[in-house]
Amino acid sequence: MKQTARLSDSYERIWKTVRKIPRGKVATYGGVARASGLPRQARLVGYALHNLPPNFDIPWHRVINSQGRISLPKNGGHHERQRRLLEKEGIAFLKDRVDLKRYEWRAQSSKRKFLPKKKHAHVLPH
DNA sequence: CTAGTGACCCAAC
DNA sequence: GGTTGGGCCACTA
Repeated sequence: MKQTARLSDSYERIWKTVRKIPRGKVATYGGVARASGLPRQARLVGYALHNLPPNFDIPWHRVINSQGRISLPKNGGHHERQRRLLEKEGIAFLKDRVDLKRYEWRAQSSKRKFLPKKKHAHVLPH
């Protein structure tokens, strides 16, 4: 059964990383991207989670944005569901936001592969 | 091929 | 605190 079976290698890397996020912790989209060897591709992480296969066993709710907020729109019910799942794991919300300093999970420094592009930014002082 | 969109991010106002 | 604009990449029409 191959049905649209060309889920990219990137998706699998991302899902694999998300499964490592421990209970009671959260990770940002960008953080998951980095931990997956895909720096600067936070958007892809959101895409990968949005397109999860049905009945997929993965702690998707532990991924939030860099502001410490839930990225799902509030008008679908998913937003509240994610929040409830997190609170059930002991994560506290303060005004729709969690304290990343306290709850953010960091992957054990996987040597960052490569940094694509980035154009030129000579912000360096001299 | 181009243009628009998206569970994103960051620096600058 | 808030908004704007650029950058990213995969996907769709």
